[in-house]
Amino acid sequence: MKTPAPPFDAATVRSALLGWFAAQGRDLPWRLTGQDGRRDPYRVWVAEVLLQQTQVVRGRVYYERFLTAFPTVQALAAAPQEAVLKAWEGCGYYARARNLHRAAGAMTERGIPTDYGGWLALPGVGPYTAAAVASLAFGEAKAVLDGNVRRVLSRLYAVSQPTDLWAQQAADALLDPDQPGGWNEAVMDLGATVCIPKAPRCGGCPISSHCLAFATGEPGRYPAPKVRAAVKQVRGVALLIGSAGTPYLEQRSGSLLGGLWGLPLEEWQEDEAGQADGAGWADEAGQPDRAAGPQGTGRQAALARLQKRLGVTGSEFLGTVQHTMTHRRLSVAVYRAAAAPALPLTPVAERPLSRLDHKMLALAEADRLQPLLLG
DNA sequence: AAACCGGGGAC
DNA sequence: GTCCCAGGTTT
Repeated sequence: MKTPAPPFDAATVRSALLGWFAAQGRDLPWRLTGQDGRRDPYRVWVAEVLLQQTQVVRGRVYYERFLTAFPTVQALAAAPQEAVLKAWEGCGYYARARNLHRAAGAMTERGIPTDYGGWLALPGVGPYTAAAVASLAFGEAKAVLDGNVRRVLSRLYAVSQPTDLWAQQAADALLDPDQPGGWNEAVMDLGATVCIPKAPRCGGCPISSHCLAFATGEPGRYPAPKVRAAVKQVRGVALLIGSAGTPYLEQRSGSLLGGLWGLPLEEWQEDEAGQADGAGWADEAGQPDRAAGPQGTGRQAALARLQKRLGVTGSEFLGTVQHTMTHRRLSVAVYRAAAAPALPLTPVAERPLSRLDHKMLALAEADRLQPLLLG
């Protein structure tokens, strides 16, 4: 899949796309330039990390929130990680926030990098983000390769399954070295608003006359869809102790929602049902079995593990929460237990929580309000 | 190279 | 339901 000789004149394509961008480009908050005509690298960096796998329309709200909380790299570095995660709450891929915080610490010690290689060395900064900051804030001639650019190039050259190497070489070859920042933004804007994944709007495309996929008559067939891993079904039990506004919370660790807080949660497997040898089951004798059968017993076992770990007894079933996280589908049964003196209760507003935990708390809130609604 | 990591928009 | 999003890190 060698990059074919361009079926077009690069200068003509650049001129057409940059002209379109000047007239039709999006007006976005992170494109604001200072009085010197330059952009604040910190603000560019935050925006680029925020927009990793996050659509622009959604990113705007988080951008304002995050910049208000941490206007400078010094402010970000000085904050506790928990405050950074709180500002990121709900945005997903929380390693991004943890890496932003770590990188800010490195920058206050060693200074802000001024070139591609320096940025690439920071945690959470890969080839895309390093190229974006280098070109947009420092004018370095580095071509970005994101989902938009990949799709535009796939169509422009009619390459159905572009590899990373091919796409990067094609992007490098097309980059306008005289205005790399503007060129990078122009290609991404085209991909986001015209050269969109399904039903591309070729009628409004400034370079369709140069596009090999357009010439085939079926540009929407490029690029071929990615093969994705199967979604895993995960089942769990969670316990609400205290109130929905001030529950007992635990801090999660590991790669999944690491650093965030949430209700105590215990997973259970489909195949553990009915195979227990009796250990830990004694407490279950008096429990009403709301979900009879193999699944019910697995769930009850997980609930018993939770109760034992936290030293609470008795529980009331509140309901089940469904939550999808791209690669897995969670189904969590939520129970309420009486407060135990040894367990500290924390206002939800003081901790970063995932959407999953907010859903579980909303369940408890609805349960509390139900008598009022019925009355 | 493939899996993993959130959450939501558009269809 | 599907696919994808201004990707990066880990295995």
